[in-house]
Amino acid sequence: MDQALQPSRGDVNSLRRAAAIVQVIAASGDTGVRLIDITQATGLRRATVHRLCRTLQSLGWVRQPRDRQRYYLGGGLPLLMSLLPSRRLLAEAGSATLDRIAEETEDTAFLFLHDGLDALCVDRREGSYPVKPLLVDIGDRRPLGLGAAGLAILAALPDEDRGPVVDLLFNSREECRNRGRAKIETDLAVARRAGYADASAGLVSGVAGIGVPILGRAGIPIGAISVAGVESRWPQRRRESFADVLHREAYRIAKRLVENGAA
Amino acid sequence: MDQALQPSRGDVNSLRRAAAIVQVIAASGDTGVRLIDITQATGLRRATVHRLCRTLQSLGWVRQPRDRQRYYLGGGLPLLMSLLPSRRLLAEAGSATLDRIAEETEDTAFLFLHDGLDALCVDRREGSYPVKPLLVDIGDRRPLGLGAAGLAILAALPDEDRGPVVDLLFNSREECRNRGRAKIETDLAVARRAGYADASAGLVSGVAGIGVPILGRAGIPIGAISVAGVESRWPQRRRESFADVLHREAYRIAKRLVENGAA
DNA sequence: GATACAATTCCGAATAACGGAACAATCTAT
DNA sequence: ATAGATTGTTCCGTTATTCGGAATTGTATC
Repeated sequence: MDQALQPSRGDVNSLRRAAAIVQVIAASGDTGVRLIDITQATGLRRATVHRLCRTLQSLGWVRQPRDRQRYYLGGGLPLLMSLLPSRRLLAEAGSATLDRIAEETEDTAFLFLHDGLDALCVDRREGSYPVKPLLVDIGDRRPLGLGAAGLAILAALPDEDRGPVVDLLFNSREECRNRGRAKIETDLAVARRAGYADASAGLVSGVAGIGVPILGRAGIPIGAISVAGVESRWPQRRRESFADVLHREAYRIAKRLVENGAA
Repeated sequence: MDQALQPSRGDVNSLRRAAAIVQVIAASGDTGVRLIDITQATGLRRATVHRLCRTLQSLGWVRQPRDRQRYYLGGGLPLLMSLLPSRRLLAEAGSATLDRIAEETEDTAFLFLHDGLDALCVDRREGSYPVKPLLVDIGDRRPLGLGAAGLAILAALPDEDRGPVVDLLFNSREECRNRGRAKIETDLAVARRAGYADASAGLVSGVAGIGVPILGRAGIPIGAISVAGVESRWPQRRRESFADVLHREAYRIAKRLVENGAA
């Protein structure tokens, strides 16, 4: 909240303030905030907050139900996000990808969507090898930073975003706290260096998994693909060759997204 | 774009302009826009757009990769959305709900998440009746306005948001155009009046389905539950009693969200 | 029903955003 | 490869715009 309020030379300050307000409202989640709460959280004057809120409301970014005088996040923001075609196209484009991965690796391939602080599993394909680690079902969501896909996504976030996201994760996800911040930070560093995430250590013992992010044009990860198998079958050399397969497929998906996405 | 630019008395104009810019950038999807494209789309002067973009960038709302000079939507916006706990909690809270619905109705129950212009199926429970219409798998996404859940969500949107969303749907979803705008508008009106969505007409013939929205505290739908069965088993009276069941369960979920959501 | 607290509206003052113009960096066409 | 055109960025004086104190209306609390 403070960060957005440091008046910076050459910047549009009313915009910084508005952003700070939206931040506070968003942080309240489904509870909503009163105007006075916003003034306290931001340090802005009452009239200022009110004026900005009115504008934000007319833009659909915040919402104030007629009866109750609390502010909530409005529908305009999700609507904005929905303009990005990637999320829908990813599932389509990913299907053939999973087929190929499962075929080549003989292990189980997963397609995840980046959804807030989670990686949401939207598709899965089982390989031919009889021992199948099916820890994640379609529809399940795992916190970013745990598991190969979540790690890949988190590691691929722009540097300036990753910090805040990690903070949020540790504030709101017990699973992450349990694993420990230091471990996750190391995993991230390793993943960034290697270009793929290796979650073989942290998961259920005996199960190995690697993942790579799928990047949109802006360079921001919109999802990830991963493959999981029995650890004993996965020497280092094999992991690296699998990582190559995943990279190749991630690139193919990204290319398809760009082609179809151009409206 | 124009709408956000009409200078309205008592409103913070720089904010309207910033919103217009974000709108344009978001609309470009994964393609990104150049600064001059923004000036054309908004009618703002070059310097103005540049200054606002710089601020938006420092807020993380838009992003400009160092090499390419195009603007994309930044990570700060999704990050903001992720502060809303509802999406994650919904899946948890919904599981027991689906059990009860499948049990009571003997038919198949679905849990959908509101995701942009789609309803995303995240859980499903089959009832005891041997003929099961399994048109939707977990992980599938259906456009809002088609199917019981999507209709329920669309109908539950605040009045001011529904119009724009419907417009977007018809711009970007062939399935919606195929069904025809008039039909969907009627479905919506009926759903709003009845308090639940009845998709028995539009789907595969012989299959009936109804759905109700799950509302967050702000009154905005964050998902929906629905139940589908064989049409011949579903006389009007039965549908209404099922709608009651769904309403009861939707309320239970909403209550749980509120309880757990208070951070 | 009365009191305190919060939300909203008003309006004069001054700040902060605007935009024309000059400059720098890119792209395009020959 | 070079020149010309288009686009992106910075500067700075002007003035329209936002700001915020104070008064008013509305809403919770006792």
